[in-house]
Amino acid sequence: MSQDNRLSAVLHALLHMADHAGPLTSAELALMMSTNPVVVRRTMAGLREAGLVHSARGHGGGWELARDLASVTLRDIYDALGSPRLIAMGIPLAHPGCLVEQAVNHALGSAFADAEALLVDRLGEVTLARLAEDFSTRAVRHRRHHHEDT
Amino acid sequence: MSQDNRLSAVLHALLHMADHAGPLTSAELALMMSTNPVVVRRTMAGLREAGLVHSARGHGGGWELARDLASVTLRDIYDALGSPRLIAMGIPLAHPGCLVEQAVNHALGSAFADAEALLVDRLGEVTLARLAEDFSTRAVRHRRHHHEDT
DNA sequence: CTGTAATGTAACATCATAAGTTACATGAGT
DNA sequence: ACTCATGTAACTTATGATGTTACATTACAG
Repeated sequence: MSQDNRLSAVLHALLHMADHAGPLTSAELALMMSTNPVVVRRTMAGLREAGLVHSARGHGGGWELARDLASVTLRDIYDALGSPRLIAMGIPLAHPGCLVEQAVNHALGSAFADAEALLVDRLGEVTLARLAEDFSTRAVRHRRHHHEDT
Repeated sequence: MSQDNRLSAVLHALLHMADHAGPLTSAELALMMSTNPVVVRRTMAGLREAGLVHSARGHGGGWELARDLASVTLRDIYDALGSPRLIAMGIPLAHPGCLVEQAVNHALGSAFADAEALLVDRLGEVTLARLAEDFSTRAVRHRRHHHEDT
């Protein structure tokens, strides 16, 4: 299965946007994320439609955050991406009348649903502000270590 | 992302084997699971190596359960399949030095790890015997409804 | 001992989906 | 006008599960 890295990529982009004054272009974000400007636009499109970011064309254009960091959770971003599949395993419905299949799918389905619910709840508990804070902490620690070395 | 249905498919096969006297051939299992005999062998290979099932070649050969239903959990089966990926999203390591990436990957990584742990624990709590019991309950209910109709 | 039924496995084809790429239209500022 | 940017369609590539073909191997029946 090819994994989906969009959520991670978008978060990376958003934090860089938060840490930068003025708009960032798709090309700049693509460099930070080791990807392609078109992929950036395609992925950010959902966030724009959800009102999480704003994009401007032409000279001086690019992407900017449209909402306060504290008001956006990772779940908002996940939903803006179209709520892509989180669980890699599925439960096929080859024989809807087969009682064995029903028993198996019920057991697996509820376990998968619970794990997915846990994950979505977890995403809902984390705001972009919290992530930015964590980033700042790491930056401070990083600078301190750098000073120790010199 | 193409989803992975092996766990569901294998459970389906094992319950049918439990409900059937004598070995079942790959061809018979493939019919029940709407798939291909070679796919059945390929998928069951891990279970054989793990000692969960036994296979015999030649006349009268096929697949049989090698252990008591109560002694096998869904997690044993999941592990025998090679513990395939459960979470569909990944966390790329494009820039290991980027502190933004570290903060994002830490938040997502721990959420994903927790969801995966929950799911694996859930699988470990369910035995094949429990599934077979659930199947029997459904079968009884099914027969009763059928009688009511007639 | 030959024929048949089964697994074991390699090799290749197919399919689905995220990601990468090219091309071009559109809009905004200089 | 020119240039810089997004918006988007269309196509290609990469990856992994699944499907298929082919053939070797093994076990039993006659």
